[in-house]
Amino acid sequence: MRLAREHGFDKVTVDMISAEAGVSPRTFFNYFPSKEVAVVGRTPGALPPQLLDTFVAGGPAHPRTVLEELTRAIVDQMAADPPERQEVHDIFMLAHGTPSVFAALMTRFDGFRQSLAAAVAQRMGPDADEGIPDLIATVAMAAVRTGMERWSSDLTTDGSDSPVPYVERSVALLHLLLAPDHTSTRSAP
Amino acid sequence: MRLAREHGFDKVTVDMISAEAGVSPRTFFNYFPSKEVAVVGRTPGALPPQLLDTFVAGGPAHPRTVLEELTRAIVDQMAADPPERQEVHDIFMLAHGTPSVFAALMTRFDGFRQSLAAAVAQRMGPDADEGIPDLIATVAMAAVRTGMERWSSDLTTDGSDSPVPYVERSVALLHLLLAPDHTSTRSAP
DNA sequence: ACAATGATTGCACATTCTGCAATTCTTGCG
DNA sequence: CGCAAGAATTGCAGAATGTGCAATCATTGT
Repeated sequence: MRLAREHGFDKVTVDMISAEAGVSPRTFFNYFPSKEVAVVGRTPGALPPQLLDTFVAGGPAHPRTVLEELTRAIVDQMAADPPERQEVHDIFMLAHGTPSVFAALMTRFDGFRQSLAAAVAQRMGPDADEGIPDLIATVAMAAVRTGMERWSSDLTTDGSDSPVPYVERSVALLHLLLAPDHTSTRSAP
Repeated sequence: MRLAREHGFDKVTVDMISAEAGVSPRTFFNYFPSKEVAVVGRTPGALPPQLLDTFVAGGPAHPRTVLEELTRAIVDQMAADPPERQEVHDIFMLAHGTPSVFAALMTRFDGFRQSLAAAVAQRMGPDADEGIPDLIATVAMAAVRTGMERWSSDLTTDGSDSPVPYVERSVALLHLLLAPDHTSTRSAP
């Protein structure tokens, strides 16, 4: 990350990285299949199994309930193990400027999404409408992603540096999106 | 695509492809930055400008309305210029089995998403809650993606080969996701 | 001490991708 | 037709990625 900030991602070679790390280039490839994965690999790739189990144990419920509890699980985990704003910001910056990094990040996010979809499918059982678990997981990830993007690019360093309020706001907006009409175009934060 | 189906994507080299196409390898790279992009590049990357203009002209409205009209625009375009099921199926298959292709496809989708987000932002004006256009575009893409995935992997070749009903169903499920409670766990298709 | 296990490394090699300059192809016009 | 201007194609050189394999080095338990 440091080298990428200093020289630009695609000016950094694996030789440089491994030299700084004090290992051989070959060893680098033993741990990471590419520079891109090395950079985005620290972002969480799934919820902890224990949390997933608890979520699954909730059993079948209305899709809206499942979505709500899923997003709550994500937010809880986020609060328990808060990411560092600077690191997330750097990763997004890098991704927005470097297509290959962006691709790696999207792949990483989708791995997360797939693990969520599997948990939802397991919770709702085989009687759920096909495609519903995928949709719930995808929508939840949409909220997480937009929330994280806003958080990482928000300059106001006002005390708490947690992404939780941002993600929660995305979830709230999500409900507004499909909630019954209110004739208003705006809403309070 | 044919070579990838026959030999597996990562067994196919640019030399093979350019030989079959009757051009030099160098020419291949004049048109595509990579094999991956060559494969996923035929998927639509944005709505036609004319359709976007019409959508933007709708002016500010309740977020739910904007989402509905956005998904309708997407579905309309899909009906007007229907993708070939076999081609989409092949691309998804390839993507699910080859990480680099998957990454390229996600990147492609996100380009689409960004163009949607820009249109939504333009339509809703600067008074919209920040993050709302992004969220709407991301949620719309979630519906499109899950619908397309189900369509491409659906074996029932019953007459009409359009993905439209599948995407529409995803949109309908989307509403169910956040609609007022109904005490039921299932719903009719 | 020493054997066994795992981590690290060097080396060879195929492949991807990029500049740059040369060449070939196309097209419009006198 | 002939030919000049512009565009497309190509070859070449080279940097960098990524993988398989075998050798070496380090660690740990006995």
